[in-house]
Amino acid sequence: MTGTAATIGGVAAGRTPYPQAARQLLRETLFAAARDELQRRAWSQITMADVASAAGVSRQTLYNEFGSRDEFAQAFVIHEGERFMDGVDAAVRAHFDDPRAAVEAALEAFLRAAGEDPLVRIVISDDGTGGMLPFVTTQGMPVVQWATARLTATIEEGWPQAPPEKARLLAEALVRLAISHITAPGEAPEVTAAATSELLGPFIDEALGTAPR
Amino acid sequence: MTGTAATIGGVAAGRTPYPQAARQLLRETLFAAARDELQRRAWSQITMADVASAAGVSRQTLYNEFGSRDEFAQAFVIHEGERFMDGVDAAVRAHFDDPRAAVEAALEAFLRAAGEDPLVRIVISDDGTGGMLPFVTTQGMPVVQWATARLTATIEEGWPQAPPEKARLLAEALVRLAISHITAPGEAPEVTAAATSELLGPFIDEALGTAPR
DNA sequence: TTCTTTACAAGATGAGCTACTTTGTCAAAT
DNA sequence: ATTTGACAAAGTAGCTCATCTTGTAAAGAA
Repeated sequence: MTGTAATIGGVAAGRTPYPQAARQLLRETLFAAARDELQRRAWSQITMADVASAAGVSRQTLYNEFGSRDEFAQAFVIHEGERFMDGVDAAVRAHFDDPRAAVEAALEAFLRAAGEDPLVRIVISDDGTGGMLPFVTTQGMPVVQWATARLTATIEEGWPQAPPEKARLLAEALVRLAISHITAPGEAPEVTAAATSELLGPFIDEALGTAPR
Repeated sequence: MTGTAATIGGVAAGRTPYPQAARQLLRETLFAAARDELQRRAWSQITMADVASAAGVSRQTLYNEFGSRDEFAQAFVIHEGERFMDGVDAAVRAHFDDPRAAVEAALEAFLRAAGEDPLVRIVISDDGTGGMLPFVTTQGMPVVQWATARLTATIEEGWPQAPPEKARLLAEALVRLAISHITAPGEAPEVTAAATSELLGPFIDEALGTAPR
């Protein structure tokens, strides 16, 4: 995201320039197409041509936007992550007055939503080569870094007095624990969320301050 | 582990009865054989017959001890974990007077040892079906639970006044974070360990008490 | 422009087949 | 308790050929 541009090529601020908007629309369409296809077959069974045609776009356009199959898969995983991060964001914002409750609500929302999502289940249970699981585990750093950055931003927005480094620390730990609990679930979401909130509570109090903004 | 038995079938306490000892020896030998084989081929290329013969044992004996190939792999992963948990234990014990330092040293020891271990590297980089990676990630609960139990025991030994539930909470989080940082490494071990220690520090102070035993 | 179409080489994958191997379980022998 | 030999069922390996897919490039259309 390039933030809110002032003026680009004479375009008024606030309105998204056409090229960006078109590109965004293209990506969204391609992701939606891939999502549809994944309801039926596994990722290894879906070709780039399938995705392109399901999106009503030529295969070449797909390759122009994403350099390779893996790159698309990586971007797709992160895009799906957006869906969940929206829920996480909302949960945090609903508790800007109580950081411990914010963490608990956010984690529970994520674990519940992701745990029930059919697409996530497919990705998690798909262990074979060619699946998308590696992008969440062994090659999961892009996802971790992206999710950490987004969560850090939300935390800093709600608790601007918090030291940035501590916000990042908390965010990354939450992201890694969330991924861990999705790939290898132990207790029910609410139990895990409550326990994690209790664990991180003392740090949260110290870093975000017991007093709200 | 059955702890220290009092008297079993007339055998004096303290001495391990032969059957247990033999069984233990058998398992160790089989694990060592598997470890040797894994230096050369991937797990999917190694047959149960390979393991058995490398251990100088019949294939049937292997099947008598471990019901199936997957069961053996699972047990093997945990057995390898023992090696690292020994180091973790030692690191914790060296800092019974300073719980924060204990956590930092333990995590750093683990990340360093596991990160440099050739066997771990193989397991992590092996994404194909038939590998051992699932036993650490998607089917990793047995490992998580075992490691959590062991670490919990060590913590309770060093800080007996700590509430058992809090010790368990801390242990499981450390285990999950450790696995996460092994499968998807971010910073160097010492950085990760220091950051995690800072994150969990406040909880540690509260749960294990600032005052040593 | 930007997207589509068409074409292409290199590599991967699938079908179809056979032969062999491996897994997991027996009962008998040591 | 361990080994041996045997077994069915399932899986894999090798093989061939045809087809498909990936990734890239250039030419054409909106």
